[in-house]
Amino acid sequence: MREKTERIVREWSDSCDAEVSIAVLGGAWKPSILTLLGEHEVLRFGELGRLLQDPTSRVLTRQLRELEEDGLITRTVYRQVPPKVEYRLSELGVSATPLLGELTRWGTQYAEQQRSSLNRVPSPSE
Amino acid sequence: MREKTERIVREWSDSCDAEVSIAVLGGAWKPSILTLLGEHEVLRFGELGRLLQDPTSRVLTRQLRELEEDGLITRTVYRQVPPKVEYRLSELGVSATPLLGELTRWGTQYAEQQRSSLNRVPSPSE
DNA sequence: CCGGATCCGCTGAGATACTG
DNA sequence: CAGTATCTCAGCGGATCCGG
Repeated sequence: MREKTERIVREWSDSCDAEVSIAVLGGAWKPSILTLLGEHEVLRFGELGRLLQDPTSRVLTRQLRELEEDGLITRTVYRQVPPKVEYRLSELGVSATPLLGELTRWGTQYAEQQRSSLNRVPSPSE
Repeated sequence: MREKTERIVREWSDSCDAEVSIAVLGGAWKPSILTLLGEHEVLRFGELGRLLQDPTSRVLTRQLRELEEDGLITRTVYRQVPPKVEYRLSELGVSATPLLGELTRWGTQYAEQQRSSLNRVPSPSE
């Protein structure tokens, strides 16, 4: 578990475990990574990079390491030349897929509603 | 809508609306604020501060303003001395409560699992 | 191919002090 | 009571370059 995650897990023993979820799932590319791994079962580092439209490898590596530390994904290294590394969801990662679905659903609905209200004439009071 | 939220809503038109949800719900105290407002219907600034165990008023104000800008809560000001300001969930805020419930549920489960695995003897490989 | 090392700007959270 | 005004400080995301 990452130090950041651990800190949050310890401090918020009650009352706001939602912050735990956000600490683990929040972060650049993380929801996308988990969603893609849920769809493809297994992906290599380069495949993930392409599917995500090329984050810098530095950043992608960090996110993958954090997800691994937090126990959501597994990393399999094949010691060969050229190297080959596979990522897939762990059991814990699989357990998060329904939640990711809910996050996506609500986010989509929110975005649509906000977009449509942008097109309406602002009320006189604002 | 906050500029940050708007940026995310525009950029991720497809494929990762989960980031939208996290952008809106993530942030210090926000899940707690929304949960409390869901339970109490209406709360004043000071009441919120006490229930949250005293974040600095600077921080609490910022979070409330952001939630308001993103359309999740409403702010009612009574022009009187001493001042009185009430916060409650908007319709959009109410629509997020099931999601918050899911976040809390998964977070709780995750925290418990991680805590119990901390107590187990680490495997020889680590 | 899959990274590690280094540097860097920005935002978010908090401490502290003050106010209509 | 319900904030605002300043300041600080850490950490994240990203760019760039290097390496087994």
